[in-house]
Amino acid sequence: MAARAGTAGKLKSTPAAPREGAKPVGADKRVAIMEAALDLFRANGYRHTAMEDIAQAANVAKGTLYLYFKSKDELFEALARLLAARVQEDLDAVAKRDLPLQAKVLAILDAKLGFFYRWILSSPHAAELLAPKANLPGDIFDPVDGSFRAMLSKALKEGVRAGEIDPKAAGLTLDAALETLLAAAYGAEHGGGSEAQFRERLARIVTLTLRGLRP
Amino acid sequence: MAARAGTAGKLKSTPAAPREGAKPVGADKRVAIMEAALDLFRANGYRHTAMEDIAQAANVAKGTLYLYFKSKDELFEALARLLAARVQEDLDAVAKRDLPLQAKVLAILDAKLGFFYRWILSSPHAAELLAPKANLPGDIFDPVDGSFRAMLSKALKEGVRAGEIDPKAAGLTLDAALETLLAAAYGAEHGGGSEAQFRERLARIVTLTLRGLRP
Amino acid sequence: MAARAGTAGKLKSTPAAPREGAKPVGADKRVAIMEAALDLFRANGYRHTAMEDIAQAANVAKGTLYLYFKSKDELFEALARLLAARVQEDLDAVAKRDLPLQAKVLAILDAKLGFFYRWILSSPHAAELLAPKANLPGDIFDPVDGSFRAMLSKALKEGVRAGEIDPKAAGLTLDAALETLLAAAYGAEHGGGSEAQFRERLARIVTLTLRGLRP
Amino acid sequence: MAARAGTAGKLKSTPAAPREGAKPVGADKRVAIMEAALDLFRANGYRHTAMEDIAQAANVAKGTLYLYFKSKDELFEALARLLAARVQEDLDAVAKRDLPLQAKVLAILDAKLGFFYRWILSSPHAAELLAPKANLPGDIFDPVDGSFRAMLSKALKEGVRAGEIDPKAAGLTLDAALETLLAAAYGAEHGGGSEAQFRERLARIVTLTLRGLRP
DNA sequence: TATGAATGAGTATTCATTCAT
DNA sequence: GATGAATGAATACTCATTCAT
Repeated sequence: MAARAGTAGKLKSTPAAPREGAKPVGADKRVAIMEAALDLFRANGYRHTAMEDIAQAANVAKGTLYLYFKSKDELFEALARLLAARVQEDLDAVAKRDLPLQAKVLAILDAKLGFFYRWILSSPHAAELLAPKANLPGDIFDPVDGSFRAMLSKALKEGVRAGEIDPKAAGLTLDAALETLLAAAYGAEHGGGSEAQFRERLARIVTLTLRGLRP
Repeated sequence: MAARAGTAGKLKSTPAAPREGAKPVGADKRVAIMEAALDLFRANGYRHTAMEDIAQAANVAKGTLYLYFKSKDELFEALARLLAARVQEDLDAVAKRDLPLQAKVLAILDAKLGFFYRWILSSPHAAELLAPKANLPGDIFDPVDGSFRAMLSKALKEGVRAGEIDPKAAGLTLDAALETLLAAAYGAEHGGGSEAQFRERLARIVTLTLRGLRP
Repeated sequence: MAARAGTAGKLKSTPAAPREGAKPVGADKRVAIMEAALDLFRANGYRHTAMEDIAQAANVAKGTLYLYFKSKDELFEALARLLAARVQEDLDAVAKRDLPLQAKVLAILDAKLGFFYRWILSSPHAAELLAPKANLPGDIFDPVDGSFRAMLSKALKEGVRAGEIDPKAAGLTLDAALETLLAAAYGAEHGGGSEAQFRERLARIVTLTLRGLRP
Repeated sequence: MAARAGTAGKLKSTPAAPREGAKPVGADKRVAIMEAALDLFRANGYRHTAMEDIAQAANVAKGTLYLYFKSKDELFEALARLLAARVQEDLDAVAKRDLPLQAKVLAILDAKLGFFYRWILSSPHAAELLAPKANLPGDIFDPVDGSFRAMLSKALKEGVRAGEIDPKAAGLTLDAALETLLAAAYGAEHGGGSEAQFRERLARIVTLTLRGLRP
């Protein structure tokens, strides 16, 4: 259901390299740095990852990092931007597929939460990695959040129209139902475990919640 | 339903202070330090709160902190231990009350999650505060988690016996239903807002999930 | 003629230490740091003097420097402030003495220029030391400059009144004569050499210039 | 009186470029670099001017700078050498002119000091620009200083011979008078202001000093 | 010649912790 | 117990210089 579970371990597929076409070397290095950074951030947390460490892991000199990223914060931001882009891609892919209500909702939620889970939340330093996120410019995640919510809303509306669910039966407006579903789904992040366990958890939450919304 | 909303601002009610009886000054100082620390951690986050700041807020010298707590981490751990104790108290209080299924489940969840929300999660630095938590010794929250789960399990079992819910109808074992309910409830933490909004969110999640478990 | 040529090598005589009376240790350390800093600044220039070097020379840890001075710049500023205070002291001393015109003018100029020469200008890095000076808050040197000029002006006026000099004979107003004398005196800084040579140069400039102002 | 005020803005008039005749491009580039460097040094100071900045201003790549100058210091030295050459030219021009004592002395001093004032001293970063100068090999300014002193000495001697001045009357040997005049003249640099103000100051110093040397 | 990507030594500053008083 | 002066390890960032192309 996750569009690109198979490529989850690599960043290269998104060629966000500078001066595209001229020197693939630069692109490779930029990617290498980002990969090293993501690995180390996940392994050691943000503050405990020294630029020096990232440089070594990426096999470049410390100063080279600053050729590609103005600062440690900007490196982190670039990472966030990449992840956001990937989530958006997955959401777009889901939008094109014709799925029954529950599968659609699950796919949407998995596109967003699953991706984060894979990259960030499964790290023991997830919390620290999300802390700087709070300071990131809103334009990184806001658009993704927007389409995410829009898709979810659309799916629920279709479910109502098809008579599959009826928020009023549970005393909720459609918006309230959306927010509740969303919040509950976020809870799937908790509990740790493998990605499969996460997805199982998410699926069950969706199942129960949609059942709770039945007419 | 919130057992002790009125005392939420004080830590003193838990007389876990050492050397009790000899020098109340010491106990007071320990408490003063913890209160100052909790305030500052919530306000500024863990790393951005310097020991110097805590000392000043508690009106003691920096060195004094180390008379009561071996390190900054240990101070944080003591805080966590205190919060855990408070959650346990609330859970015990809920256990004694006779409530219908949904109210009981909600009370149990609120005792645990609500407390954290009040103290930690409502802080803009929640993420950072939970990061060190990951490193805390398991014996702090494990017992609380244990009785928490036990109570929830018991409530659900009674619900099954009373015919109010039937996990099998949703294709789940009782344990799976418990985990799912729990995970979904955790999701209430997300979304920010006031404590009232948090509780509203939690209530809705419980409502939907229990509805989803109906026979 | 130089009020305190004998104490030129020590800063201690100005007890600008903090928390005076409580712990002379702190005062000593502050002075030790300033002495070390002045020595190193003179020897190696501002930028090439690392805080680490100053700390070692003062026999304290690097962090200790920051207990007494907020930053390298502030340390430099404190030094400047001290020097300015010392010049002011010397000027005040000269003001109390009753001297013939030429001696008076020379004493005034020596109080200001001589002091700088001793401390700063005789360093091979004089220029670099004066560069940051440009960024210092005006309130450090402005008052000193003010009384310096005022004293010089007063001395010249008395000379005019006594018929010893007559700026008009050289086609100058008294103010123009003052500025010219002052500028010429500054020239004594150039040429290097010992302090004695500097003073000899200054004396000759004063002699010639005052002769040039004779009626 | 300023020999070449009109050409003050350009360095090209001194064809000291290497590889002359083969590739004027090279010469042009060398000149372009020096012009860019002088501009930036004056505007931002020595240390705050990055080689990268110079390269950009000169429209060449950073590495190209090192084809023409071994190091940043050597670039600065080349600049100094050029300025020294220009002063020498001006001095030579003055030597050929037949002028009365005071005008001659002023012209000589202006040739040297005025030139520096125009290029260096009038910069807010003068102090910093003169700091590296201290480390410059003596052969750059020593010859200029030599002929400068020689010319001044010759002028004074003629003044003595003509009965216009008499150092002995002021208790000085001719050499001492020379040194004193020279030092006083240097003082004209201080006080900032426009070039006109500088020249006014210099003229007054010369006037007063020569008056002081009258029989 | 010319380029510009890559290098890495150099440095100010913070803050948890210690310990003499 | 209480203090707070002293410590020093840890770390992001700059920029002159090199060198493969």
